[in-house]
Amino acid sequence: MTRIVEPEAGPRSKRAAILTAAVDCFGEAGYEATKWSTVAERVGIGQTALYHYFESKTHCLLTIMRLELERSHDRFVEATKDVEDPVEALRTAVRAAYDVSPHEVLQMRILQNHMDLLSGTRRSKREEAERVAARQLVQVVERDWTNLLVKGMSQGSFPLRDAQLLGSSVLGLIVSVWRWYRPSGPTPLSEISELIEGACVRMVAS
Amino acid sequence: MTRIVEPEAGPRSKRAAILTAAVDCFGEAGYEATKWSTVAERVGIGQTALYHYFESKTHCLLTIMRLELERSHDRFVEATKDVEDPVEALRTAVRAAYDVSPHEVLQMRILQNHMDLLSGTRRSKREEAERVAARQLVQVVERDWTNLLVKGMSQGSFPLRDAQLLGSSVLGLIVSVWRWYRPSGPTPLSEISELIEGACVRMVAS
DNA sequence: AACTGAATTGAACTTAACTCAGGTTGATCT
DNA sequence: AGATCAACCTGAGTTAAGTTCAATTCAGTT
Repeated sequence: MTRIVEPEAGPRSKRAAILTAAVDCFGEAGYEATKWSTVAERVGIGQTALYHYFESKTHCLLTIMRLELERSHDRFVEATKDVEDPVEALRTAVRAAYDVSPHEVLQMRILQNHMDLLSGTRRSKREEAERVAARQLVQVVERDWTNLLVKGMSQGSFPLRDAQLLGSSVLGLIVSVWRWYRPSGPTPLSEISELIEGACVRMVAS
Repeated sequence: MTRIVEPEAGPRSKRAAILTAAVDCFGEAGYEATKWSTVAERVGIGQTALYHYFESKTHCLLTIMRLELERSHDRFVEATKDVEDPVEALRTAVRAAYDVSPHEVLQMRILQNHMDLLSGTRRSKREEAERVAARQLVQVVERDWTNLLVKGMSQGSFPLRDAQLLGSSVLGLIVSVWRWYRPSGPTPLSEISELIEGACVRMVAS
């Protein structure tokens, strides 16, 4: 469990700007469809300057994914920390999952579209470090949801079922939205949130 | 709605062999991680021979995705065609979705991992044709599930809800499995199938 | 045997990610 | 203020993988 230390930002570091630009590009055009040099342009630097901050295009992608996973986990913990009733906790967690900015929507999309990157090991050190960290965070987030279910089951609020499998399924249901949802689309996120919230409760509690 | 005509197989065509090899490679190592030339090797031809059958690596990928979508649709129709009761139809459809061979598991994985390809338009003719066909098939499959829900709702078997959104969600739940499921893993597909079947019924019918 | 179109190939081309050796900037210290 | 040094940046060149192309082989047909 080696933690990744965020490189402390020198005063003229463009790391944050690169991440922001990359999220916009990768999220809208897709990772493969966007040229690494385009990200550089958007930030206002030469393409080779990118390598001062990231070892590779993939390293940047993995970093975005890890950051998004950290965010998801933190948000889950923050939202559910003092909700006692399991059903309410579940509802709160679902609502929190959809309480996101447009930029975060892009990050979720990127994360979902490239989960498969977390399977195979990477060649370079820093890439592999990010990959492993992200992989672990996936498990952490899965455990967040599974624990919620376990608690509810042991309290008798939820019928007893395979909490592991059901947890993954609930999570899968929730994040599946990010594959098709577009802020510009016909369905507002609030409506989606409500429907999924109900669906999750029925899935788990009835 | 231009249908794609499957190129009729000349007696010594290697198209099928290429598709099989590509599914194995893309499914196990990942699309980007596998070199196009590796597929050629596995089939036993030079890399340039691939271009006699597919315009590009992406064209091959899109073809795999379209074929898998056609299969999913056909299987859904076949499985549910003479099941009257909506709840039974739903159960049957879910079971059919998980009644797949290991090779089909790979195809589903590939499909799910590259859905984002279907968003942006492609440069070349044949690629774009496959993309549009696949895109349409996604909608067809979504309609399959949505129609099932609509029927159940109008018959009073399911409570009235946004069938469109609920249909996408059910489908999203079902296919989310292919992102993590491995035949070699600890959980047998039968167990997954049963849990998801129950979850879908509760989601929709209660 | 000549013909035809499908199937195949080696060599060359293209593109985008990446490397490298060196140059610039600006925060900090004396 | 001037020196220093690490952070930051760049242009030129390399590499790897996908792709193109002109030429060739092969199998079946007339």
